[in-house]
Formats: sequence, C-alpha cells, structure tokens
Amino acid sequence: MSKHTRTRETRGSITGPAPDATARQPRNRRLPAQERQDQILDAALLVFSERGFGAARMDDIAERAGMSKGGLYAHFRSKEAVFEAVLQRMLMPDLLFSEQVAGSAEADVALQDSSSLASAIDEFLERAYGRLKDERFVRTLHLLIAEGPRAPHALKPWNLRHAELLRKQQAAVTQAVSSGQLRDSALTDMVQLIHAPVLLAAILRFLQDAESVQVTLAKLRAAHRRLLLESLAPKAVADS
Amino acid sequence: MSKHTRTRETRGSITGPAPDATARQPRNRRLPAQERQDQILDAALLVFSERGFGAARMDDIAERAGMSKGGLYAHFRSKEAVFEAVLQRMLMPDLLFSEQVAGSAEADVALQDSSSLASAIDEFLERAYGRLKDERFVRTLHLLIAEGPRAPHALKPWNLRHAELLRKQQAAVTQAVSSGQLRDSALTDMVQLIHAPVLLAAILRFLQDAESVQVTLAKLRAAHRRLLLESLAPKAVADS
Amino acid sequence: MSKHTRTRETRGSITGPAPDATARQPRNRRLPAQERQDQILDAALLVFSERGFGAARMDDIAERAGMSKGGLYAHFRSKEAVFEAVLQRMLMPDLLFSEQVAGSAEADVALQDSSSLASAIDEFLERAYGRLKDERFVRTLHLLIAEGPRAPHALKPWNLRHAELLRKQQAAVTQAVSSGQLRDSALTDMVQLIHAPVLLAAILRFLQDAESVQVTLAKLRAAHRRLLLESLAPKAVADS
Amino acid sequence: MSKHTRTRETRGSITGPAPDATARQPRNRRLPAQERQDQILDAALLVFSERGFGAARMDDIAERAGMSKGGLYAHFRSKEAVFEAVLQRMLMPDLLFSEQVAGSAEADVALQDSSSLASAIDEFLERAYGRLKDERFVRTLHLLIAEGPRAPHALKPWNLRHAELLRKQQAAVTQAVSSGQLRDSALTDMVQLIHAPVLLAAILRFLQDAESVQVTLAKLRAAHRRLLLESLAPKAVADS
DNA sequence: AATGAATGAGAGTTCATTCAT
DNA sequence: TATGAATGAACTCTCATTCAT
Repeated sequence: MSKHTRTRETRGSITGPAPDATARQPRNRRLPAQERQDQILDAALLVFSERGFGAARMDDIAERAGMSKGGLYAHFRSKEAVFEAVLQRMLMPDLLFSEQVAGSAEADVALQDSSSLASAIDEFLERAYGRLKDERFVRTLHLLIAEGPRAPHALKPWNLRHAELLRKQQAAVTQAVSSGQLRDSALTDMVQLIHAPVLLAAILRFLQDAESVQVTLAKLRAAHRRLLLESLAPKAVADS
Repeated sequence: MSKHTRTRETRGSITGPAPDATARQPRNRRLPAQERQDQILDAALLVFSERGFGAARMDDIAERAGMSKGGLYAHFRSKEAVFEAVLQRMLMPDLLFSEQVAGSAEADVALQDSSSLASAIDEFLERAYGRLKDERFVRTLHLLIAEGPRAPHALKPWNLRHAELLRKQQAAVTQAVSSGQLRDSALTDMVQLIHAPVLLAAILRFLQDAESVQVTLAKLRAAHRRLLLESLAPKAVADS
Repeated sequence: MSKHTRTRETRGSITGPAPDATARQPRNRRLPAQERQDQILDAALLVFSERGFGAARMDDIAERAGMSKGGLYAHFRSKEAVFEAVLQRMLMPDLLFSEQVAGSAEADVALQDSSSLASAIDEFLERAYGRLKDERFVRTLHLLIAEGPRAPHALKPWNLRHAELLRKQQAAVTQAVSSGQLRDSALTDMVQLIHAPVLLAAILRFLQDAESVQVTLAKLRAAHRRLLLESLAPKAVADS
Repeated sequence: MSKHTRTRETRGSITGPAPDATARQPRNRRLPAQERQDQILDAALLVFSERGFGAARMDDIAERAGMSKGGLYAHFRSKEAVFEAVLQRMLMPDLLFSEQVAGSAEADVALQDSSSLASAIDEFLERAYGRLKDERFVRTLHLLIAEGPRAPHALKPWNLRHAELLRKQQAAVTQAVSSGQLRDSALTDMVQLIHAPVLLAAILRFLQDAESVQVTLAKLRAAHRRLLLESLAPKAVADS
C-alpha cells in the first residue's frame, strides 16, 4: 500500500480519542518476551483497527507499544507478521463475535422453561448488542472484515474456530429442539440466522457512526427480540 | 532485490484473474470527458476493490483505464477524489445492496396470494443471493464496508439513499400487513431483518472465498427461505 | 526545477494582491501576433516576478494572458524562451534602473547654477526613489537579480545597454566637472556611486517588505540627498 | 529522449566546478545528529546557491551530504525546512555581510589619527571587497536576496541581527563624529551609505560573472576609497 | 491559431526494513 | 535486545510539452 498517502488519507472516522490504553513505559526497559509481545499486539490492534493495515505505520505501533520501531523487529519479522499475529490472537483470549455464539449456546443449554427462554434471549441480546457499544470490539470486527481477506491464511484458524463453535451451538440447539425446549424453526435449522441481525447492526455501526445509529439499533434489537421469541418459543408456550 | 517490495503484501485473495475488461484503447486518444471519467471510475472500482484504497496505485488505475498516470489528474484532483467518485457512483446506476430492498419492495407490493408470496420470496432470494455470485458486486460491497468509514462524507449520500429505500419498503410492508397480505411479525416490524441473512452471507463470502462457502450459502438461503415463509405468510394461509 | 514543489513553496511575500492588470479577454479571440505576444509577456513578467522562474507555471502565465496553455506554445517554444523574451523586453520600453542613470544624466547636463543643481538632484531622487514605490518595478528588478544569472545570455543585452548608459552619463558628468558645474569627487570619478544608495534601498525593499522599510527609506533618501549636494556642488558654491 | 528534461534549464552560470568539498563518507555510517545536520546544511547551501531553491533537488543535497535522499528526512521535515535552516545558519557562525558592518565598526572605534583612518578604511575595503572573491559568499548573498523573500519568517532573524549591527555601528560613528575623529557628513548620518557601494559591487558580480567585472570592481573600490576618505576625514585633517 | 486532454519524466515525501551502535 | 539513523523502493502529484481536434 501507499506509504505516503497517509497524510492525505482521511484518518478513519471510526477513530476514537486515541485510547492510548497502553501505559507508556519508561522506554528501553527490557521486558520478558511474552509481555512485550502482548504490548505490541495490543498496540497493533489499536493501530490496525484505527487506520487499516495499509495506513498503519510501524512507527505508530512501536510508539503505542512504548518502544522503538527497530525494537519491533526483534519480535516480529515484518508488518505482515504483526498483522497476522494480531488476527491470531483475536480468537484466543476473546472469541470475537464467535463468543456470542458460544454465549448463546450456553444460554440455550441452560434454558428450562418459558421464563428462562425469555431471559436467556435477553441475556444473549444484552451481550450481543452490548458489544456494539465497545468501540474496541467494533473496530476489531471491522478490521477482520476489512483486512481479513488480505491475509486468508491468518483467517483460516479463525474460520475453523468459528465453525467449531457454530457446530457446537447447532448441536445444542438441535438437542433443545428435540427435547421440546425450542420450537423447530428456520432459526434452529441454522443458528447463524440467530446472529444475522447483530451482524447487520455491527455493519451499520461501521457505516454510520455511533450516534446516528442509536435509534436504529434500539429498534433492531427490539425486533430481533421479537423474532427470537416468536420463532424459538415452543408451540405450547407460544400458544398458551 | 529490494527488502520491502510491494510484492510482499498479500494481495487480496479476493483478487480475481485481473479482469482487464476495458479494452486497451490505442492510447493518447482524446475522449469526451464523461467517457473518460467512466473509464477511470470503472478501472478504479476494480483496483480499489481488489487491493483496498491504501494498496491501490494510481498507476494501476491509469493502466486499467488505458491512459497515463498523469492523465488521471486532469479528471480527478487526487486519489482520494477518485475514491470518493467511485463511492458516489456506486449508488447511481446500481443501488448496491439497497436495490435488494427496492426489488423486494416491488415484489411485496405485487404479491396477491399465497402462491405469489412464495414466488415473490423466491424472486427476492434469487436476486439477493444471485448477486453474491457476482465477484464485482461482492468486491464493491467489501470496499464499501472496508473503506467507507475512511470517507464518511462520501458515505453520506449512500446512507441517505439507503434510508429512503428502507423507508419506502417499510411503508409497503406495513401496508401489506394491514391489508392482510403479510402477517404482522418481527420481520415486518423492521424490514432490515428480512435482509440480514443476505448480509451475513456476503460477509462470509469476504472471509471465506467463493467455493468454501458454497454449501453454507445454500443452506443459509434455504433457511432464509423458510424464515420468510414462516414469518410472512398470513395466519390463514400459514395455518391452512 | 521542481515541478510539484509549488504547492508547498511559500508563495513570494513580495506578491501583491494579484494585479491582474491584464483585462481578461473573452478568450479564444484571435489576436494580431504582436498584441498577443505583449499580453503574454505582461503576464509572464507578473508571474515570474511573483513566483520566480522555477515556481512559475505555464498555466499561470497562460491564464493571466487570457489564453490556454497550449496557446502559449504557438508563440514561444518553451518556458525558457518566454523568460528570455521577458528579460529582453525589460530594456526596451523601460530601461529599468538604467533609466535612472539616463534621467540623471539629462538632469546633470541641464544644470546651470547652484539652484538648479539642487533641483536636479531632487528630481533625480524623486524619480529614483519614486520607482521603489512601484511594486512592478521592484519585482522586475528582483527578477533580474534573482533569476538573471540563470540566463546569462539573456542578460548580455541588458548589460550592454546598461554599460552604454553609464558611459554616456560618465561622459556628461566628466564634462560637467571640467566646465565647473560639478565638483570633482569620488562620485564624479564613478557615476555608479551616485546610484549605489538607490540599489541599497531596492534590496531592502526585497528583504523587508514595503511598510517596515518606509522610515529607513526616507532617511536613506535624505542622507543620499546630502551626499549628492556635498559631493557634487562646485567648491565655490559649497563654500559660499 | 524526453521533451522537457531538467537539463534544458540553464543551470546557473554562477555554478562553479561543483566543489564537492565534503569528502564522500563510506555511506551508511551513523553520525551524531549535529554533525549530520551540519553536513546537510553545508550541502544544501551549495546546492541552493548554485541552483536556487526551485531547481535544487533533494537528491542533489543528499548526494553532496553523502547520504540517501530519504535520510535527509530524518533530520528535516521538508525541503522548505532545509532551506530555512540554511538561512538561519547563515547568520550564526558568519554574519554574512552584516559582519562587514561590525568589522568596520570596530575599525572605526579604533581609529586615532589620520594615518589610522586611512588604514582603517583600507582594512574595511579589503574585508568588504575581499569577500566578493569568495564564490561561496557571493552565492550565499545571492541566495539571500533571490530566495529570501520566499521565506520571510526565515528572514526575520537575519533582519533583526542586521538592524542591531547597524545600530551599533551608527552609535560608534556618531560617537566618533562628536569626538572629532570623523567628519560629520552624509555617510555618518547613515552608515548604510558607507556600505552601499559594496552592495552594488556584489550585485554586479551576480549579473556579470567574476572576470568581466574585475576592472569595474577595482575602479569602484578606488572610488569608494576616495569617497570614504573625503567624506570621513575630519575637516582639519582634510584641509591640512 | 487555439484548446485542453494526454503524456511522461521527474521531484518530494513516506515508510518497511536494516544495521551500526 | 533496544535504538533510531539510514536506506531505497515505491508512490502521489506536478508540469513542460505535445497533439488530436
């Protein structure tokens, strides 16, 4: 990508107030490798998600990681390598939006009766839409979507993990259906449908900035709730 | 030879076989401004969507447009300007995925009875999922999502148009509900829910490349179909 | 010179309010060659003196001359050629600061008695320092000094003319000395000394902008006057 | 081959034999920042004064400084910045032609009797006209006059320093007048008049190249000497 | 003659990467 | 390991000049 476009590039409107979460260490401190790595990846995530891969500079990352540019290269062979490591790590400590899946799966597993279905749904929604208020999460997702295709091999593990989670949840849901806890429906045919509206919400967040989607998001969530309730409540429950 | 040539960058896996649809003119031919502009924007769309804004080079665009790099600047002030023009044009001839909305709206309006509901849905699905086979469309969408936030002002008209179409369709759907053609449901509360699965499908396309999602897409479409049928069919019809 | 520095170059502080004296013709008008040439050279003088040779663009000149860039090339082979033509013309209608010399020479020749010496000096000073209020003159002189060395061959005729004028005036002055009208002094040894302070004044104008030199210029002129009176007045007159 | 290569431009006739004083270091050597800066500014002064700001290329400067073009940017933000730094430095180690003023001031202060006035004057002239043989000095002065107006803020400190020196000398001269060492005259009214002929000489150097002015310069210097002697020698001395 | 799109060779600037310290 | 100056290959943008119209 261009190297000196930067200046001209509209720095992402997503960009918040430059979080700078990483406390600036007194520099030149020698740190255990692992700790340094983490610092770097934290910094890199921020920078990549703020600027995109192309517009991110090693200097930016280094500065945020509290070290010099050259120092980065003691830990990562290249910018590309940093990027991939960031992507890799996305799914380890934090399952990104796959976690929704997992969360919902647990919730589903836990549900017992009609009241708990509603509350399980609410919990799921709270978790899912709550994340959209987390600027970091939104950026990360955006990074994944925007730049992921650039590094398909880095994407692979993510895809695998995602698939696995989906499989698990699908199994749980199917089980819940056959036990009568959930109604058989399009949503139970394919659990992704359960998450689709959240993804839509996230995309709107990218494209429209936090405030202006506020209302839409609320309505979307309400409709989503209705959808889940209507589609998932077992016949008996729904009819009663 | 060099240490950090562009080549290093993983050129987007999306990248097809370099279409080069634009027949290379005999160069130096003077063209009407409008025609040139179109050529340039065609070329730029390809290049931007293949590489992303950052990695796209004016040279690439120029070459694809069959002219010299410098020549571009007779028509656009900067790379940024080309990018914005591309985004602008996205919504003129072709309403991007908003058009799905419009299409579906017409379909909805047209529906009369149960059989036509099913076929309207099928038409909608055909159009919506059919687009995902169009590499160009997918790239464009990806570009919009990935790089749009970089140029929020260029995004504004798109947002407006999109909002307008949604409004229209929402009105049509609400009307269809009160006339009994559609059942009142979460999906009619908020038409976006109708499209959400398609967006999910599109995102999967970005992240996983055409072939590997093939199966998932088919299943998703089927589930989507079931969802629409179950949720939208008027009670009487559904119960009969 | 650099071609795209321009934007960054501090546009000369000398630059006044963009004179634009040349009335913008309705374009595309076909004009007699001579008239066009003049228009072009007028425009070119302005642009060159405002920006310097390097930063001046053919577009600028063309626009100010009320024609298209390409049109220039019907009259001049190159930017260099325009520049030289400008320099050439400097000495035809207007002898630049050589004219001061000439003017003063005539004045000298005319002087008869003590009162007319004083008034001749005052006339000379008025003419010489008056010019410094003429932004155009100052710019032209600056252009000559700043860019002249770039085109020594274009400078040659100017130098010849200048030398001739000096010779003439030197002769007149020497004559005036032997006839007792002027006292023999350093200034009559070398007429350039008579003009030196004006040149100093002009240089200050370049380096300090009109207003801030105002006072200095006035004082310089007064001192210059005293110098001329004291040095040139014949003994008898001075002693009386 | 090309149509408008740099080569076309008449490279300044001032241009000497490309001094290249700076011995080419073995490259890539890491130097203390200050030393590098100096190397760069030395190189830049040469290049700017040879070609003028516009025609100077960063490549040229880099090459003369014995480093790569990109390396310059570790020390200076832009070409403009280099230029300003060059101008700044002009007045630090070496007060440019202001120093003449200072030198002369000291000389004046030192003068005691008629013999020392003559020798003080000769020293002053030697210093002043001697500089004109220094190609570097002449170029620097030309640069200041030609390109200074382009960067008025860089000029300001120079102006201040210059003004201060003038003030000092004016005071010294006025003092010398009241103590009877110098005669009250136009030249003591305004010390600039003392220097004016030197400036004229310098300008001639720009416009006419070293050899052809040789004679003129000698004559000018002689006349200048006479002027100073006649004007500055105290009455008694002059009359005796 | 005139127009202005088109060309094409830079020029300034950026930045991933290297390497002397 | 860490630092940051240095490298060098892009890359964007400019502009003198040409040329189809």
